[in-house]
Amino acid sequence: MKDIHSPSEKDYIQQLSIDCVIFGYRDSQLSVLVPKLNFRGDFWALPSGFIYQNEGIDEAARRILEDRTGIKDIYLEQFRVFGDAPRSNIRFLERLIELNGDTLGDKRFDRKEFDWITRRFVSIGYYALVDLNKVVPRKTELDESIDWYPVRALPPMIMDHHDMVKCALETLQLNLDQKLIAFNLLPETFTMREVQELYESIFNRAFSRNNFQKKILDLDVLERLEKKFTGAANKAPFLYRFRNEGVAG
Amino acid sequence: MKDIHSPSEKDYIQQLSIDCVIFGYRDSQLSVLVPKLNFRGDFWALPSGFIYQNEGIDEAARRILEDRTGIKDIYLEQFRVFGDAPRSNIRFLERLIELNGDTLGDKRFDRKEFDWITRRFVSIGYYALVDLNKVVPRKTELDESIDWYPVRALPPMIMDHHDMVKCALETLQLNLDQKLIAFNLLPETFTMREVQELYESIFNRAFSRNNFQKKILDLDVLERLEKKFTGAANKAPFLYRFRNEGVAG
DNA sequence: AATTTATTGTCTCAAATATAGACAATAGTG
DNA sequence: CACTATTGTCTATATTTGAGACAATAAATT
Repeated sequence: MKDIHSPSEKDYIQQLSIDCVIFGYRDSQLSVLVPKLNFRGDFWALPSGFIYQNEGIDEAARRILEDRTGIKDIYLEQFRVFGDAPRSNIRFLERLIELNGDTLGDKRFDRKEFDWITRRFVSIGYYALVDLNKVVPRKTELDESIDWYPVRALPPMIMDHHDMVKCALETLQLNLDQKLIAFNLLPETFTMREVQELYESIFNRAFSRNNFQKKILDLDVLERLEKKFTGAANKAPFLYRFRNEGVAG
Repeated sequence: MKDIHSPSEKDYIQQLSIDCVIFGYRDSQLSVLVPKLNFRGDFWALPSGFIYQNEGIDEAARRILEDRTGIKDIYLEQFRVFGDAPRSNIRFLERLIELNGDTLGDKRFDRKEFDWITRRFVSIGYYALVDLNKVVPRKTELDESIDWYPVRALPPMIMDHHDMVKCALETLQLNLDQKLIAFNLLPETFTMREVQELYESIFNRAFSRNNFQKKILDLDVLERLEKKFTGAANKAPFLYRFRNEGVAG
């Protein structure tokens, strides 16, 4: 296994990176997974990394996500390339050096890595949507912490990472109906209300209950199971499950 | 100006390229612009090139297209990144060397450039749709010829360039309504029938005349002008023009 | 000048879809 | 056993979509 903290320039494709926008869902709330970098000063940045020479970009995106967050076996998809000319880390790095200049000699962030990072980068954006309950992000040495932030209350992030989240969210909204199954974010069985709350948090607006149910059932991907008795003083809702046919990867 | 034929490794971003799928339209026929490489043997490849260090990727795509074809001032858009691991030029190059080994010492394609090209590449796909009448592709030294091929009768192309065209066409179909104005492919003024024939060639199917007109007019981007007297023995159709408001780049 | 021909602009009508309101069904509660 | 909160579904109405019909008309033909 390679050590992600001291990348050899030979092993990675130069000046090309991958950034991941991981949407997490729980309790009708849509969040984004954002690590805080392990330096003095407040620096947040999307989970990102580089591509090995013998590795496909989709493959790289999956590995990077697992390396940086411990999340694996989820459906990731590219949504856009970010490659404007002034897109480099320089301003961000200047401030980082200003605040951390005295400790930058150590193995974790030596001069060589500086050359690597200060160069101009083109980045491929990948996004995913996961069940926040099922996923426990694991922080790495690179990060001070890693947390879920509500999508409409993100911390300040470096470079164009805010634009990336915005762009990823638009793509998510556009493709949600088709991707509903692919993203394994709902529990094994769930109620229609849970699906609706998921949609409402992603679109940030209300849907009418009766028509929403019809629309989702018309997608023809759900299977109705027995009822769910919650103990609440009302009619028990049906449970549903994704019909598993032709969902091969 | 840089000489595109002898790229310095310092000037370009390494292992990252741009491929352009240029759709051309004329006489109800959708074509793709494909250069034939200037070597013995039949090698076709989409117009492609590399990204300068101080250049945004959209900017690079426009420059590459102009360098390779002479086409400029058109609306280009990225549609996907192609970056599978086995995506290199090696097999293609082996055959090229086999057929051209004796002439490969010249300035146009020396050993240094070989190193450049045999490496593994990630490529950003850009696409555009242009009026084939308004655009005169100009071939460069790199190419034996450059021609328009009907989209459903393309020459054999290297690597995954066929997949690229397929993917670009799907993106084009998905976004045509929104992009109708952006692509400046119709003449200054045009009839509804011309718009319909354009759509039919892109979707490869017929649309019903009455409803097509309604749909297009409902897009609310056209302005009706005077009639067009063609000399044909029938009712003269109206001419239309794109309303120019808020089409700023 | 009247007739014919090919094509266009628009109308209508039906089918499909979307949107909103209404209401009975029911799992618990007091 | 009424009461409450929520669910499943039905119906009625609007909106969009799809297909046919037909009058309007520019030129060619009689």
